[in-house]
Parts: sequence; C-alpha cells; structure tokens
Amino acid sequence: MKIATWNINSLTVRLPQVLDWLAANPVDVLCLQELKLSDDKFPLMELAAAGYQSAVFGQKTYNGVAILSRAAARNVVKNIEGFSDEQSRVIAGTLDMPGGEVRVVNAYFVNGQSPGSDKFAYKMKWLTGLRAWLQGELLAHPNLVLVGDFNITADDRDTFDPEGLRETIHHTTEERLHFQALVSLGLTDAFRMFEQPEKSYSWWDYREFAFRRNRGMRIDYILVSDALKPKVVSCVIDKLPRKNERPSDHVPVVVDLDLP
DNA sequence: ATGACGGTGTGGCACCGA
Repeated sequence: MKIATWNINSLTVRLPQVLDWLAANPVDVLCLQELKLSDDKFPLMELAAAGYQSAVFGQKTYNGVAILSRAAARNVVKNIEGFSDEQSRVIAGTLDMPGGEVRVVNAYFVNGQSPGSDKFAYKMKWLTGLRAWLQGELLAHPNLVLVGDFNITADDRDTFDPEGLRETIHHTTEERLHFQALVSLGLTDAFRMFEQPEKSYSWWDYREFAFRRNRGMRIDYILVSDALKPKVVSCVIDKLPRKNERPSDHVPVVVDLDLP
C-alpha cells in the first residue's frame, strides 16, 4: 500500500501535474495540501476519471486539504476535533485495505511567519491542539499515518543552512520540540527509518535558483504509528515534479507499507 | 535587503507563503 503527500500550491494550476504524477505513480492514497480552492471548485470528476475518490476540505485562496484514494475514505473528519479553527488545514479518513484499516491524517501545518508574531502564536496553539487530538486518534486507530506539510525542519539535517537559519521560522527550538512531542505519541518519521542521500529536501524556494542549488528544506513528512512501523518497506522523496513547468515549490513524499 | 518567485484576489498592487 502506497501513501503519498504533496503540497501542490493551488490545485487549479497543478491539476494536470497531479494527474500526470498519478498516472506515473499509481499510489493507493494521495494527500494534497494548499488546494487554494473552495469545495465547489474541486475537480471531483477529473480525479474520478483517473480512478480516485476524493474527501475534500477546501478553502478559497488559502489552505485546503484533500485525501484521494482508490476506494472512498470513511469516517471523514475535518480539522482538529476540540480545536476551533477558521482555516481548512486537516482532513482525516479511514481506508479499508484487505490487510486491515489505516487511519490517514492529512495536515497542512501553520507556517508561523516568524517567532514572536501572532501567526507563530497560532502555530504553537494549533500544534498543541493537533497533538491532543492525535493522542485519542492513535488509541482509536492503532494503524495511523500522519502526513503533510509540517512547516518544521525536524533537525539540522533537514535544512540547507542549519547555522544561518538557527532559531528562524521552521527552525526554532519551540517548533522542533513540538515535532518531537508528536513523535513521543508513538509516531516515527518513515523517511529516517532508511539510509537517505544527504541534503534530501522536499521544498525549495522559487527564488534564487534554490532548486538548482539544492537550497531547500525537508518540511513534508510521513509519520507512522508504532503498529505500522514494522510494515514500512520504503519512504522516498520524488524530486522529479520540481523540474516541471510551473512546478509546486513542494514535491511528493511516498511511503510503501507492507499491507495487502 | 523591507529583495528575489509565484498564487490569489476584483487587482493596476497587496498579501501570503517558507
């Protein structure tokens, strides 16, 4: 069973690239972030024609998340239960596989702008809310994956300039402690379960030829629960779509689980 | 460097992202 996550930075612009990518990478589940469109503008039909059902939590202009899957997700939850949020950042659903059910939580974490800002304070509250909710989700669903754009570099390996960017947004101790707190719930960064190339990133700025110079960050993650950890076969970042015309600034991350 | 690039909105630029 393959599950992918991809921040596509406007599904309106990137739908053809999503369809192309799915044709070349027929994953079971694709979690999207930053749809930047409302539910009524979501291309349900085009994706259904490609063989995917969609659970959608859209928002005009900003945010918006969706879970695409071969068979429709059930028990769909939008946003963090117990945390009031104006923004569409989380969608969760259960997928039934022959080998058992998997709870997929797809999240577009708050950016946070800069430490000390109101947006950073919102990020911290949001992270606390997410963790509290996930604690219960993990009890209810032992087979759980938390995927998405975390907007945090987990450690110094995950950024092109760990010294120069120390304690700046995505690199603060506070954010990294929140990442570790998620791990402490019983979640594992699937990418780091395997030997990986040095300087592996999932996002590169559009400016200053950042992709060509590999000045990026790994901020898109797939975290697996303890029950799923022994089933992880591989986890890779697919950099190819960053070479597309009009690419997203993020690329897909894919996990392969040994679940029939 | 209060920049760069790219997406969205009801725009002629501002705001946001990371």
